[in-house]
Amino acid sequence: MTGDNNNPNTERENRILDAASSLVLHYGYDKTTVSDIAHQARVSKGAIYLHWKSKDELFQALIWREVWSYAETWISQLEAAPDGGSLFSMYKYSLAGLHAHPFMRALFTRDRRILGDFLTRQEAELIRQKFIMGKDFLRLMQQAGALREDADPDVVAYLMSSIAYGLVKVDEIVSPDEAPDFLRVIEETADMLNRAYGTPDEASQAAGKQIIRQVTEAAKMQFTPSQQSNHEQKKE
Amino acid sequence: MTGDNNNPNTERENRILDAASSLVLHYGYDKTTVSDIAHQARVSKGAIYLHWKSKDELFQALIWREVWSYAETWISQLEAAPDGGSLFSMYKYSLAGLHAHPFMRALFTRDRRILGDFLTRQEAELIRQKFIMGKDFLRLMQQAGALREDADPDVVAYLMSSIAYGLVKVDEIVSPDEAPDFLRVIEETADMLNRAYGTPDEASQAAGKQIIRQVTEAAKMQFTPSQQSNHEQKKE
DNA sequence: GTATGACCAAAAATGCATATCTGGTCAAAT
DNA sequence: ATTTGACCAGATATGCATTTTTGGTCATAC
Repeated sequence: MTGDNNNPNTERENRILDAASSLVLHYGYDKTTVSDIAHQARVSKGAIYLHWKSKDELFQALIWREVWSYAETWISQLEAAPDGGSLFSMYKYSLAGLHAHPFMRALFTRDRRILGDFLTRQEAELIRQKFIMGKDFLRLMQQAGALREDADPDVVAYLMSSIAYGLVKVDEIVSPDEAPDFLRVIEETADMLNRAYGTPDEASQAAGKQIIRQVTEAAKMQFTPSQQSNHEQKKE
Repeated sequence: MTGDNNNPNTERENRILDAASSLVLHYGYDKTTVSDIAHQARVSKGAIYLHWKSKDELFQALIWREVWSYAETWISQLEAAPDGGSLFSMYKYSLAGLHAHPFMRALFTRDRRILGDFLTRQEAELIRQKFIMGKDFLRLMQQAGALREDADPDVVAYLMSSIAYGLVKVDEIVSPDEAPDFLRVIEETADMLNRAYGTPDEASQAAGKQIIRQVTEAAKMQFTPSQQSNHEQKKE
């Protein structure tokens, strides 16, 4: 989880981010002070400002780290899974990953209790982008033959965004002993989507995997560490 | 909308509820004062307390009225529609109705801006109940042969709750020019669910309509006007 | 070259006295 | 028998002075 290929942070940075993560998940962004983080990470407050310009940028860095750790689990699960190339296994594993990743979950559902003020700034942007990416993704998938030809990619993308959002949210509302097992529901949902919109043949499976890798690479380009805020470029 | 069969309110009560409805939708429960309502309904404040014990009970009555008006449109649409007995047309028309009914929408999505403090009291109860009702309903449907035998009614109910919730919520987040037409998505969703879980034959269509009527009657029994808060029983 | 924590200004929380608002009542008017 | 609106107590909002907290800095120590 820490020290993956795509984690550009030093060990100490990661310790600080670990502290920030656990505190923010517990107390929320607003109630988590920089001193708290420093204390829990066993560094001085000054040290934190050696790594990031502000609390905001520290949090930004935390978000990227978590997103990456989440994305990497997702990709590696897809690569390993027998149905990894089918259109909606992508969906299945991303949701299953969300289920096990409290921080991503808070991001995904725009949990105000955790993201606090920070949210109001980025607000709907996260979901919006996710939806837009979903549309592009599904269009690619359709070109590659992994999405049924008669399906409207925009509608399917919208539907997928909604289902994912709804599943996570409703799971928070309905008590566990009333609701069926969440992972089973996800599995069932992915199956259903696959039957409705997927193309089952070998070729599309391969095409699917191809696209997923492609999209991941593109995303990596877009969010290189330069976007991250190690304001002192470490080695000048 | 006012004066339906199942609306047990007098004309003046309805005028007051109309006022309350429009004010609450605009300013939210907390910021809507009883005096405001009285003024807009062209009655005195005292008159309002002739009909309901408290602001809370007035609002409770409003909720029931709106729920009924919504439910009645829903039922009548189902009765009229050619696919009215198919399992997921029920879903389609309920969501389409939601789309056109701001108050129900606020209830359904537990919109804090509108429901204010009132929400914290009933909180998750609304969604929970809806989910439980959904489970029972789908079990009945399955017994009657209108839900595919190999489907797990609990999972399907959960899925439907989630999709409905997600669709409405995500529609609020994604800008209209990016999102596909909402009603088209609903139509598509209902179709998909129908293909995945429905039974297409004539007999199940009839059974479906039968069940829907049955459930509606049961619900009417459960929420008779006595539950409503005309605290002075009008005629003793 | 690194790391620290006392220090600072700005912001947020607290306490409190005063003013306003609001749900609910009831004597009086119709 | 109805309906009203002035009236009330409790809740909420406002203004303001004081205290505490917090993000961020930097002279000093290692």
